[in-house]
Amino acid sequence: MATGESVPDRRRGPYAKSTERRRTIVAAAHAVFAARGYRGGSLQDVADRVGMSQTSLLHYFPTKSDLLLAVLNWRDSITGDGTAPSDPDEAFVDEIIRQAHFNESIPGVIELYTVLCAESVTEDHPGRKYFLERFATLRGVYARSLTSLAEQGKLRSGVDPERAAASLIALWDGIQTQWLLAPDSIDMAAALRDYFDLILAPRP
Amino acid sequence: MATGESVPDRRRGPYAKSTERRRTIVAAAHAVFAARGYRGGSLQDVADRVGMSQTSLLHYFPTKSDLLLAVLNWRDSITGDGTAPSDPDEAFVDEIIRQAHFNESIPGVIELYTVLCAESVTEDHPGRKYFLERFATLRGVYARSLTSLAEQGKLRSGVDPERAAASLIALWDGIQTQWLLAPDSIDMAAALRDYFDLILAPRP
DNA sequence: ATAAATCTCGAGTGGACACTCGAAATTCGA
DNA sequence: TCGAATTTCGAGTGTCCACTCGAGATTTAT
Repeated sequence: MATGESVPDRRRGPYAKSTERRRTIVAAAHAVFAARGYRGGSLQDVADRVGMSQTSLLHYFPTKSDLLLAVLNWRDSITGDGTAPSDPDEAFVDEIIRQAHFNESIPGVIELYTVLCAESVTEDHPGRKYFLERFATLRGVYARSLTSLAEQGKLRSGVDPERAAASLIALWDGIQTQWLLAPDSIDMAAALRDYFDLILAPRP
Repeated sequence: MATGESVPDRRRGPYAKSTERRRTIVAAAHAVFAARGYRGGSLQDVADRVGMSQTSLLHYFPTKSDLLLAVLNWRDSITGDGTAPSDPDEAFVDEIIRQAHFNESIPGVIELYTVLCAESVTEDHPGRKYFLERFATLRGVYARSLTSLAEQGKLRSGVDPERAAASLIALWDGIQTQWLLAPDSIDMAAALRDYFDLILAPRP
């Protein structure tokens, strides 16, 4: 057999403006998927928004689901949720409230998250694995922070950190949906503050 | 002008098996929309499931969005949420826990609700009005029940009925999403029970 | 400079989509 | 029974979809 490293591998890698181009594509895809969902949004929509042909788009992201995964990973890098372990324990609460306030300034990102998350539970959805893992790790991170608070006696007695972690995420996600439909009636940060007032030990 | 009631209006109304036929169509559409969403599901999918031609389906529901609205109204009639004012005030809590338990037996209905609710926030979605109204009335119904509990001194002091109503719905919706993705890790009824334990006045 | 690699895109492919049309089959009131 | 109304459906309309192909334009290492 003459198979060997006879091919010198003359690959040159992406050209200079390539990474920037990918960024604008992901940004456009983000908007399209937020406005129409993954199934409802089309590659043509994305290409039109970037101002390039649909064929060129496919040069950067060979399939639609590749593009979706790029958008989801990009979302992670913005919100960075579940990543920062919130160094001082007390700051856990403040950090979540701060993030909730910040979220009000980026409705598009919230819409993307809400729409794709629910869509991901449907048949053969390429985003399912992402959301499955996100929920699992986020529950773990929050549970650890709540356990830490409990050890300091700062959690109300009877509150289970694991279940409270899931409930906290659920409350947050759910209130985002209501906020998207009726932003003037819903105060996301207040809902989270209320919840922390309930699960934290009362000031003596 | 010779326009008058010269047309005797010989309409005969739907035939005998027509209403039953509509029921099976709505049931099939329910399954399709749950599994693939509104945009992702097709009329052909629904017709195949019923065993009729797509054209015949359109005889009963002239447009896809007509079919969606029929499915949403049918869902209301099953779960009947927001309708029963839960006559005795105390039963409010028990009724929600009971409903949460019952929901575990109808994952398809939960999936439908979760998927369509989030999808409804997207552009030009025919279900948006339905969910907008649902949230508004449900918040009202829950807030009234919680206010009633507060007047009996059964609500923990400091809990605002309006905000707690929105949070309760948010928690419920959010925990359903997590449950759909990881049914073995999530206990929906427990999450709601936990929340009521927090907002109800502690037993003295 | 030049050649190979990357980037771009026009032109398609095959299929799915919601919806229309006209006509046959069926039901039912009289 | 008979005729009109309802129900069924095959065939088609125009549109959009993700994705392919091949070739020209541009960039970059040498």
